[in-house]
Amino acid sequence: MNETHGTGNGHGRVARLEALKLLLAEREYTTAADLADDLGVSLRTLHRDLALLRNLGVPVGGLAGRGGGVFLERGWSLGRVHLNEHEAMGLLLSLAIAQQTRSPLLLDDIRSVERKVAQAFAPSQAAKIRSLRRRVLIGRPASPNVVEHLRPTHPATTRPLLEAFTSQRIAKIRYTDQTGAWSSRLIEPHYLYYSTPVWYVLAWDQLRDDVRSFRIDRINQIEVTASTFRIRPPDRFVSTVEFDARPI
Amino acid sequence: MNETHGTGNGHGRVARLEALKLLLAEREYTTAADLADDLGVSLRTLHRDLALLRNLGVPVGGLAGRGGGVFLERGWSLGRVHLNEHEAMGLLLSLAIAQQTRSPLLLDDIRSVERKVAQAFAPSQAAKIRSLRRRVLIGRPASPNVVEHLRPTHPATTRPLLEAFTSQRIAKIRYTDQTGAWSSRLIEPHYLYYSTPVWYVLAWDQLRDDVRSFRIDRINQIEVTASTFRIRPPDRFVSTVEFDARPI
DNA sequence: GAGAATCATGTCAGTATCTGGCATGATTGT
DNA sequence: ACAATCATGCCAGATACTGACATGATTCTC
Repeated sequence: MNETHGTGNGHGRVARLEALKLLLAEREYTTAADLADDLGVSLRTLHRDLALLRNLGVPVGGLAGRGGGVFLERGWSLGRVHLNEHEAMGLLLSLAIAQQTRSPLLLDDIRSVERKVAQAFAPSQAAKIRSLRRRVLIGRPASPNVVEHLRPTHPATTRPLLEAFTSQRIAKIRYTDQTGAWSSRLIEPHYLYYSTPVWYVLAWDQLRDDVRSFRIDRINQIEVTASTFRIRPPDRFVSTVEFDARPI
Repeated sequence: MNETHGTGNGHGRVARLEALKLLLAEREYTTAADLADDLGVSLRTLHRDLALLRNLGVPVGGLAGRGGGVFLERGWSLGRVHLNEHEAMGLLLSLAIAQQTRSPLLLDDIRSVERKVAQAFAPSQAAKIRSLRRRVLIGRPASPNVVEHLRPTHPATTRPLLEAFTSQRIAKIRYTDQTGAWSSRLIEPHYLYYSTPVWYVLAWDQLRDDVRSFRIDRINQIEVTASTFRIRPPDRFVSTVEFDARPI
């Protein structure tokens, strides 16, 4: 029903409430209508959510009347900040991308930030994050030519793809190549390669029994199978992209 | 923080999850069966709740086998990462840049990461960070033409400029325009504008008594004065850059 | 190694709960 | 007086939550 609206993770009411807390904390001041819009729910539902938060003890204040709004009573702060796997990856990825722009101002000591952030993860998560990091490569920005012919991607394909990637599952895809011809593939998604703003998946094509790379915006259909795959040696994959690509 | 009512507060999954968090926090160690019993739900539901918490980023650990159990991982929060002002800004900036690439995959929930990270700063610093954030705008990547004529910048100029920007000090600069002619200016650096990989400063030019924008790599010399300035209304500044620029 | 304890995940049908739309009241600034 | 806003009630339909049962995986004990 609602669009994907980057506002917060996943689905379900719980996640939405979490997002709502963050929105309230972030903005000094908003109106209920704004919040409802940001969260992609009706005004009625938003008010219900506010009521629920109050019920849980979050001091949400409201002022009626013109110029009114909703806000957090001051002196309230969120406790610890927790990131899930995807968020953690997104964070590290952002840092890597920013670093790649080699901006002079503000970003020159991103390396140290990166290290600090990476160390902030709990040992148990760290292992998983580390292994995923190695499998995400970033390269140079894509050429204008490539960017121009970029197609929009849909969560309906990206989400399963990510799922297959992170949990090392074999995926069955339908892919359209440059010429417009399409084919069915059975792939092991080993690496993700990012060339702003284009994502590729470097995979082992089981039918062709060889390494193949796919632009994810050209993947039409995807189905994640139940069977998993083992990581193969990286060389073959990495050598298919520009040599200066580096893991995040 | 919360808990206006006891842990066992009535209805709804949200309340139960809150209770579950508390239970996990207060017990060093428990089994899923125990928790399910305490919360009055089936074991299956309890596991679903745990999965949900993990999805939200709460580091719930589990150990299978005899003597195993579930528990909260310690020491995971980003709140323990200590960043200085510049690093903090760099971090937020990185997220903003990444978000601006509008890439799908991994980055689609960058928004929520941004909010969480912004929240991770201590309340005392939060205010300052927030106000700085509003004064950094990011736009589209610069055209190849602009990038080509980019000059290297030196810490000798960027550092004082940042200093003037963050502490709202008036700066005296020598600036070289497109034609190669240079001039002296007395500026109030109100906004920074980033068009990858080029930085601009949007300032009030005191000698011309008007808004002017300066490409940072064209600033030859800079001297930070002792006098500070008051923030002026944003409209004039923001309207000098592309309309879709947004604060980080 | 066999067996038991425990975490983790899949499936399914019934139902509790959530959602959007609409209506109403209350409060406040212009 | 009017418009903006918060706050709540009600209702029908859609959603997702729940428990029961089954299975797999891991780890400890004997």
